[in-house]
Amino acid sequence: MLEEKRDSCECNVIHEDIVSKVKKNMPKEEHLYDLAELFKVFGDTTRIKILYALFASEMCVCDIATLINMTQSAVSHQLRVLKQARLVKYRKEGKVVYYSLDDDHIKQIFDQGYMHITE
Amino acid sequence: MLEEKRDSCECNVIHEDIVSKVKKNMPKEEHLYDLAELFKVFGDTTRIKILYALFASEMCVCDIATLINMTQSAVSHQLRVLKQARLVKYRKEGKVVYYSLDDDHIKQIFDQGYMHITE
DNA sequence: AAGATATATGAATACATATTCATATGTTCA
DNA sequence: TGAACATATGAATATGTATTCATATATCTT
Repeated sequence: MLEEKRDSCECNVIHEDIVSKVKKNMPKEEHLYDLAELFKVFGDTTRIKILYALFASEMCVCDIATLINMTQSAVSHQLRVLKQARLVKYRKEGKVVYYSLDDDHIKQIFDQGYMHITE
Repeated sequence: MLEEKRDSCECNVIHEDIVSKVKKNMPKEEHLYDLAELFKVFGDTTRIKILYALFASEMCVCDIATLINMTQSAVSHQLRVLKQARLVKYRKEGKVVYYSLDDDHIKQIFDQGYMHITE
């Protein structure tokens, strides 16, 4: 069984006790994947800007595009990503679509991240 | 001046008052960029796994590679990314390099993110 | 119904990046 | 000094993705 581990990491296990102990406390593979997917959504300047804009106020696509100086199309594509990640919701009023935040954790996540980059 | 805005967003400003008010409260462009860069680091399953492993214990490269079942090379590349983002630090003991967390915010950011994906 | 407007979306392009492979570096030990 | 081992790293490849462009959809107005 050590051999197969060697195949995957190409080195010897130095501390087998630690590895097996840490392994028990790791979250499910599926959750780790989902978490990475969530942060991937935050990992784009355009989407960060959109979310910060929505912290302040509900806005329509056109407002957002103007605010962050991007094309309507680019913003619309990114809003779709945010929507799929359940981070924003929308309501339609005639031909205008208003987007707003749909999650309470975002602000706290951003605040923590902000502390890291500014400290 | 409205014309140039039309050029960039390809639509009319619906609510100019809101846009200008929100604009005032937006963080600096530079900070938004840095924040996106930080979350980009979190937006990868391999790096998420490494960081979760380090929540539990300081580990050497080989331990980490074994634990998450990746090659030593792949792990080493990703540790460099984490190091550049000031998220991990290391100490050398002979030829073995031990990595550990170098930031207090990560755990809280992950906890918040975890709440989002599991709720 | 026709034109104007707000938004959405598919396809193409350009760019970023994760992993692999080969190899380099640095350290220990005999 | 030389072999063995832990880690780092450059280059290549493969894959993902953000923006643009053209166009579709939906709604309002006249």
